[in-house]
Amino acid sequence: MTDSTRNARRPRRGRPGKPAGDDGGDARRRLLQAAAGQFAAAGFAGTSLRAVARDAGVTPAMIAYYFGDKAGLLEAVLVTGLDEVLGALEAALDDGGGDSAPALERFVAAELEALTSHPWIPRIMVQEVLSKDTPLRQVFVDRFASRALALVRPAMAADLAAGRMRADLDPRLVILSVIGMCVFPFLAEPLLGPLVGYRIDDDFAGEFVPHTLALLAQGLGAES
Amino acid sequence: MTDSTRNARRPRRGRPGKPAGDDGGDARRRLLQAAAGQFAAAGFAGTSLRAVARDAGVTPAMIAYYFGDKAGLLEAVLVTGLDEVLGALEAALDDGGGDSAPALERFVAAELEALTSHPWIPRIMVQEVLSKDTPLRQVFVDRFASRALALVRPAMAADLAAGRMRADLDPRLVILSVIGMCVFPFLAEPLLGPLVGYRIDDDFAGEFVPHTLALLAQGLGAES
DNA sequence: CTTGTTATTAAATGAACGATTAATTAATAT
DNA sequence: ATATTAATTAATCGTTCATTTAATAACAAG
Repeated sequence: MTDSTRNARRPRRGRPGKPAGDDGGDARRRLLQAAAGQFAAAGFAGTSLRAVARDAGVTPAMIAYYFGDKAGLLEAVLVTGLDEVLGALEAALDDGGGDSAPALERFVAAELEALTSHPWIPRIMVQEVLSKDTPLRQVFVDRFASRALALVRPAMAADLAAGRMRADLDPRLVILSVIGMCVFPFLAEPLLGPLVGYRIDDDFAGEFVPHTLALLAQGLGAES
Repeated sequence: MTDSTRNARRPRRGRPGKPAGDDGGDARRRLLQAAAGQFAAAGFAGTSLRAVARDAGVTPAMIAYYFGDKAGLLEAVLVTGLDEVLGALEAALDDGGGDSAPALERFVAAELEALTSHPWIPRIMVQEVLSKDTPLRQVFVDRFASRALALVRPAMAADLAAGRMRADLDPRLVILSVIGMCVFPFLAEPLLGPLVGYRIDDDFAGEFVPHTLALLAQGLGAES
């Protein structure tokens, strides 16, 4: 068994030295991808750099080379993903100022669609940013939350001023409820997906966005 | 500094042997309490048994004595808490069958109130039961989820039959949205509590239950 | 053809962790 | 009295982990 361990199990792990030719800079991307999956599934403490490196087909030392240490790897994973989501949000809310749907609706739809492409973001957020007081929090606030809020707040105020939204609810708690509705299916999918009957694939937003908007617009009650 | 470390820092850690008199069985309870807090804050992998034991004022060996191993400790923590929540839910929905509020409203109110007393339950659930495929899942399903569903399902059906709930929404997704709305504030409190302005104390349910029921009843829209 | 830079591996190091064991004391039953 | 059981500590074992160091190979520039 000792010999087969040393043999060519995974192809791209051999003698040291720069690899030849075409795959330059690819290891870094593979590391980010592997780390996103493992951090989301097992959490920061539960993820071993050995496993991430093995998954990416390189040595743990490469993590130190590209990201410094474990915390740097997590930060790179999160920043990369959040930047992509933020870009999608900006694109969705800046669609020329034409007379389209209420702003909060457009925001919810854009958020659900963006998260569908990055379903690991809510899990990492809950496990490593929401609960614990790490340096990552400041990164998240500066890099994402403050900018996203700057997008939503005026939009929501416009809805309210235009009479498209009831005024008797506490706006702080509304934000809490809406985010919870949007994010929870991503957190619970591994258990509730098979149980309740849904899957987070490319079609997920297509069925969940209309449902969420309908629920938000009128609530559960029989029509008043 | 070596001497002060050995000295009586925490009172109840000295020579081995059964402690005298009145505090029998107390160590077990203190271990459960310390573990609940640490598992919720740092996750299973991120929690060290040494730290839990230190927090409870005993030696790590006591965890093996009472709970076998780390997984047994987590299971005991979760089962203890879930049993208490389930008891509260049963009490709230079995209130004699009198003509009270719609069943889903009573369920949401009871759940929010019960979770307020055990705010660490949603965090442990998300980190250790929802995402990962551990043996704990079966425990959760058998011990809690199936029994809670048995409470809600007939209640919800009654609401629907009595015309107290609109029929054009996908009931699978409704469950998802409602649970998310209820649970998310507990997950996000460490970050969003200071930011948005709320705290999970004894009064939390008092302000969040009416908000949630109002939102569920009519939605966000200006009255239709 | 040499020199420096970039990308990679293998191996070593030291810390932290979960678990186990043996010793020790109090309470309880015989 | 004496033996047994329950509850606790101290000490330690083997493992796993993140990180560091040194060596190595490809490539680019002079």
